[in-house]
Amino acid sequence: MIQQRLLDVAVREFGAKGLDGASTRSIAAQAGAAMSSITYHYGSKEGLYLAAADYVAGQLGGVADDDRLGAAIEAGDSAEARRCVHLLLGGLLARMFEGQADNWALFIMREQMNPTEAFERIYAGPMGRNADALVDLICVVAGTKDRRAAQLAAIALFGQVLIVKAGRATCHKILERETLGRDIIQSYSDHVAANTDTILDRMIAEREEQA
Amino acid sequence: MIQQRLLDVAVREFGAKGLDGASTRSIAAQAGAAMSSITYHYGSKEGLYLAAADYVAGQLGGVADDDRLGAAIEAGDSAEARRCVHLLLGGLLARMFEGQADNWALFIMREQMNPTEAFERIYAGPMGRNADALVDLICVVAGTKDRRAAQLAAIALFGQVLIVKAGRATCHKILERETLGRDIIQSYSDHVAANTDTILDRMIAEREEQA
DNA sequence: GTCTATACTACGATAGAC
DNA sequence: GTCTATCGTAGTATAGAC
Repeated sequence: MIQQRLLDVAVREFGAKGLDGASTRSIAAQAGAAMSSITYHYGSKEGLYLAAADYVAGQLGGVADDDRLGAAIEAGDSAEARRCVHLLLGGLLARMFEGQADNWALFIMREQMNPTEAFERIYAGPMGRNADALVDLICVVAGTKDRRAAQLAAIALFGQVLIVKAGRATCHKILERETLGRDIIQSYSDHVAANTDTILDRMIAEREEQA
Repeated sequence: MIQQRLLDVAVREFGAKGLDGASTRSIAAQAGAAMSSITYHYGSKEGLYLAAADYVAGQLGGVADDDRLGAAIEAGDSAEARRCVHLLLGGLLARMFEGQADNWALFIMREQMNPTEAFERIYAGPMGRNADALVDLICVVAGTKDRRAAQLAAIALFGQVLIVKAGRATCHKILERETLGRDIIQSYSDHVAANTDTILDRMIAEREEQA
C-alpha cells in the first residue's frame, strides 16, 4: 500500500527534520513513489503532515486498559487506582523504549516545542485521555479533591518517563553507555515505580496532616 | 555587532526549524545583514550552526555555584550536599521558565533527539558539569557507593525539570492554562523540591536497610 | 491511481565591487 | 567587512500521458 508507506516515512522524516526541513521528494523516494502521489493523496505537504499527526495519535493508544482505569476512578478504589498509576506510567515507559518509538516520539516532541494544529489533533486522542486519567487516578489515590496538586504531581511523574526520550543523549552520557540494555531499562523502571509510590505516599500523608 | 545578532537569530531559527529547515537567507535578513556575511564569518551554514551551539553551551553556565557544589562533594557533607541538589535542580527549573529559555532550550532538545557534533560540544560545557555534579551529590546525600543507583535517580530528578520545556504543550493542557503564572511555577517548584527530598530520603533508608 | 515533464520559487555558495 | 549579482541545485505544485 503506497499510502501506508508514505505515512511511515513521513512520520520519520517530519519527526527528524520538521515540516520545513523534510522534503516531499525525499519522502516519496524513500516510499518508492513519485512525489506527485503526495499531492494526489494528501493535497499538499501540509496535508501529509496532518495525516502523519493523525497516524501518530492513533498509535499512542492501548498503553493501558482504558476501561480498567475508568472503573478505578469511578469506584474511587485507592489501592486499585495506585495499581493503575503504575500500569499507566510503566506502559508509557515501556513504549518509550520500543524500537519504533523514535519515529513518533520525535514527531510529538517537535509539536510540543512548537505546537501547531497537529498537536491539538494528537492530544485529542489517546494522549490526552492518558493525561486526564493520570490526574484522576492521583486524586483517587491521594484521596484529595485538590486537583491542582494532582496535576502538578502528574506532570512530575510523567517527566520521569519523558526524559528517557526527550533527554536521551544526556541519559546515555550520565549512564556512560551508548545504548541502554534491558538490565538498565529494568532498573530505571523499578526506580521510577519506587519514586512514584514514595510521592503518592507523601501526598496521602500531607492530606491526612491537613485533616 | 553583526556577529552577535546573527548568533541570536541563528539559535532561534535553528532551534525552531533545525539545521536543514532553517535558511541562511532568513537568518541573515532577520539579523539585518547580507546572506554572504554568514559565509564570511562562519564559513558555511554548518559553521554557523556549530557557533550557535557553542553560544548556547556558554549560556547554560552559572545555574549553581560550581565551587560550592565541588566543595560539598569533596567534603562528603550530606546536609550541604542535599542543599546543593536543591540549588541545582531549582536553578535549572528557574532557567526553564526564563524568557529567553525557549530559544536555547529548543536548540538543545533538537540535538538530544538527533545528536550531532553540536551536542558533544554543548555537553562538554556547563551542561555536562551539572549532570556529573548531580550524580556526585546524590552519592554523598545517600551515603552510597552505588553509582548506578545515583545515576538513575539523577535522570528521574532531572526529568521533573525537563518536562516543563520538553512537554510544555502537554503541561499547559494538564493545568488547563495557556500560560503559566508565577503562582503555578512556584507551586511546581515546591512540588519538585518535596519530591526530591522524599526520593533522597528513600534512598538513604534503602542503604541503611542493606547495612 | 501512478507516472513523467515542467513551471516557478528558494536554497547555499561564490565572485567581485566598494 | 559588507554588500550585490549570479550560478547550480533542490524545493513544491501542477499538468497531462497512460
